[in-house]
Order: sequence, then C-alpha cells, then structure tokens
Amino acid sequence: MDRDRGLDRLLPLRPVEFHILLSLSGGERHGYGIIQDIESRGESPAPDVGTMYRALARMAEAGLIEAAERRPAPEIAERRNYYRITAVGTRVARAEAQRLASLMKAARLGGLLTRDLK
Amino acid sequence: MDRDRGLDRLLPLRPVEFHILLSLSGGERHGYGIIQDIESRGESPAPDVGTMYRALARMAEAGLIEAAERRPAPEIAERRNYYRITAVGTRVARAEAQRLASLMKAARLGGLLTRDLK
DNA sequence: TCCAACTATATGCGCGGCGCATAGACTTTT
DNA sequence: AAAAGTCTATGCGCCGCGCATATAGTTGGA
Repeated sequence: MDRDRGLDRLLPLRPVEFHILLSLSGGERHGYGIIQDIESRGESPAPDVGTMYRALARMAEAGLIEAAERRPAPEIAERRNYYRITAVGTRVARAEAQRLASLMKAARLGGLLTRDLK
Repeated sequence: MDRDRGLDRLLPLRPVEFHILLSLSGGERHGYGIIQDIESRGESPAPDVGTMYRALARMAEAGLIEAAERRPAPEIAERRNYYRITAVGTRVARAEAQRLASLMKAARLGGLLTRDLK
C-alpha cells in the first residue's frame, strides 16, 4: 500500500484535471494541444487557457504529470511545453475513472441514462 | 427546442449539483438526507453541509429543484426542508449523465477503465 | 504585401464555490 | 445528565476559474 500513500488526498479530481490526465494517457501533449484534444471530444465549453496552464503547473507540482523535453525534428524555436503522465498520475486517473463509473451505474439505476452509450 | 432554451448555460454541472439531482431523482429528500444518501453510495468525501445548503438554494433559484411542502404523519415541529427535482432539473441531469457517459467511453478507450463495473 | 486569424504560453483581476468553523435547537442514546 | 446525532444556516477566507490582456511567432487570404 506504500505506493498508494496520500493518493486519496488528490481525489476526487477536478473535472479539468481528469480531462488532462485522460488526454495525456493518449501520449505526450502540450497545453494548447490538450485543449484542442478535449474540444475534439465534443466537450463544451473546453477549459479556458488560463485554467489549463495553471492546472498543468499545479499537477506537475503534485507529481501527476511531468515536463517532457520534446525537441521535435526541426531545430526551429519550439514554443510548446510538452507533458507526460506519471505512474502516480495513471493510478489517480484510474481511481477517478472507477469513481465516475460507479456514479454512472447509479445514474443508470436512477433512470437518468436510458441506455448505455456504445 | 423552446423548452431547452438556456439549459446549456447550466452545463456542465458541478459535481455536487449532479449528486443532488441524482439523489432527488430517487424521491423527495431534505438536505441532510441527501448528504447521507451520497455517503451511502460510497462517495468520499461527501459534500460539506455548507456546500449542500448553499447548492440547494442556488439550484432552487435556477429552477432545477423546488421546495416540497412535506408535513409527514406527526404534527410535531418538522425541521426538515424537503426538495423535489423539477422537469427542467431532470432534463439537465439527463444531459449531464450523457456527457459523463461519453467521457467514460473515452476513458475506456484510453485504457483507464480495464473493464466496466457491473 | 499586409492584415487577420491562428498557435502558444503566461499572468493579473475579480467573482464565486467550497471546506471549515460556529451557532442554535431539538432528539436519541448511553 | 451528558454525549452524540439530527437539521438548517451563515460568516470567513482560500483558491480555482473565466475573462482580459500581454507577448510573439506562424499561416493564410484579400
């Protein structure tokens, strides 16, 4: 259990934090790209840029994500700051997903979800 | 579409608001009872009482819920303030449940949910 | 060519939601 | 008789959020 010490302190995640971890679980991304990724999933409204950059700093501080030194192909000035999800971040994201899943089960039983989305 | 006018303004719901609507979709309840209901679903931590009573006032103001005059069997002084979900509240809760369900689908595809909860 | 729109990050500002503490009153349990 | 539980309510202060703005490089169309 030692590796789970203090994870509860971070749960439940704020909606924007779960969105970020979910996006990063698909690969390394930068702040602006994460917003576009969330938008592409139909989430509306997508997180504000101010919310995003502050959330990234907070989550890096907490160890959920970490900076990914990414110097892509071209040697041109790269403005993007890439991040990747950490092992801790993955565990927290899984725990949050489980929590939301059981909430969805309750919603289904409560008649708020007529049928499951495929 | 007229009956849906302005509902987007309320979405996405705050977590505590969805919990309240879900609880009330199971019948009329009072603030303290809603907290116990949420606790009984394993949600931890359950919403603070301050958060609860303020959320109820806010949601009644918005028309998502309404006061339910409830004078139960005994004529003794009844301290409880019961609420019921409105038609608008039900539509909003369903829309939010759909949003969360599609988020869960994304989480499943992203490998955050190994298998569905039964 | 020039200007608008887009990409990309960052931060000050002010509002508001939240947890915490406290208050008050009644009820049940030990 | 005291303690714990029930029930609502609100003041306080923190902090997360949306909005606006700053900065600057890139892309695309009139």
